[in-house]
Amino acid sequence: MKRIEDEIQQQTFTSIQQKVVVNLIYTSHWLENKQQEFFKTFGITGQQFNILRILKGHYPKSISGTEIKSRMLDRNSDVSRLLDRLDSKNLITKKTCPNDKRATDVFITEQGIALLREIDKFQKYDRLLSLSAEEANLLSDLLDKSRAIG
Amino acid sequence: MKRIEDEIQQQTFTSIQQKVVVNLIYTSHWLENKQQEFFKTFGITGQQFNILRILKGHYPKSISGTEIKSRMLDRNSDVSRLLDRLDSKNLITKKTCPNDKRATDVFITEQGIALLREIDKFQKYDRLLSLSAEEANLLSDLLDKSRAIG
DNA sequence: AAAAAATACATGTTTAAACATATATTTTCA
DNA sequence: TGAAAATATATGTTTAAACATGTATTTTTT
Repeated sequence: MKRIEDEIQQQTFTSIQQKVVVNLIYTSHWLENKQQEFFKTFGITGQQFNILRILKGHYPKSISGTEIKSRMLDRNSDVSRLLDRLDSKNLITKKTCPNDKRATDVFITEQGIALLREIDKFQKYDRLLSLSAEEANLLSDLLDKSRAIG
Repeated sequence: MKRIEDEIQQQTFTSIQQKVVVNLIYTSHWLENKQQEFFKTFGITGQQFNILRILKGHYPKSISGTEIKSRMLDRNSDVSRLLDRLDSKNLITKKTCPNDKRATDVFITEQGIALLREIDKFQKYDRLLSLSAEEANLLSDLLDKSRAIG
């Protein structure tokens, strides 16, 4: 196991809290790079997968752009243009919401569902991080706690 | 405290391991957005700060671009052009390494050191995450463990 | 020593993120 | 009701990340 000190070749930190900030960002990038590499073989990006996953959770019903944004892992996402890219790949469809003409109803297509199914066959979220169920639970709790207040 | 299920409005996951992947990426983006907002008031980005921090650790000695890259939190960084941007802000200087003319010796300037000192005055890494020292240690250990194998 | 391989970095191009602003529609409220 | 505010999304522009390729130099190999 390679500790963060060795990964970035920095042996001291001004505080353990600083160290954990660095470690959290480093580990997330490491994880996202692994994911990105995987998704690339399916012609999509991590952000695009994120949206498809959200849409699948509502399938076959639609969901608006704003609702998608509020569920994204990165809240700064440019949802409009991400949806355009998914649309041009025929993985989603959009239509103006009849009840509120400002809003857009977004649906995942059969093709989108099929892609997710294909991805699920290969993706093993269970093996992306080398943690037991207990450790994963503990880590998730600590992450929740990290965001409290601030 | 808002748990990840509520943050992204998804109540179930296919496994605790999937949940922790989502939580890790979400929390890191949340943290990076907070950092970015802070650094913006000093006219630099998080990546640029990362490089300055690395250079400060070697001050007043130089370090090569390759060495910087190997210490970055995001290994995919475009170090060449990040250094260009820091150079144009006079926060670093570069010169060709005399022993190896392919390489570049990169130094942080007095101005760069001054900026870091200014940032340190305001930055409270200790308060970015709401964790005790014990919890921070535990979290850091779990993150190290998460990356094992790979 | 010369050719091949590796290394360090720069640069061109495509794609996406970041930020601000615009437009259309709906809601609020004076 | 009608003006002001809020909402949902689209779009223009700047900046940075992603990916591939190029160039000079050094190291390795034969």
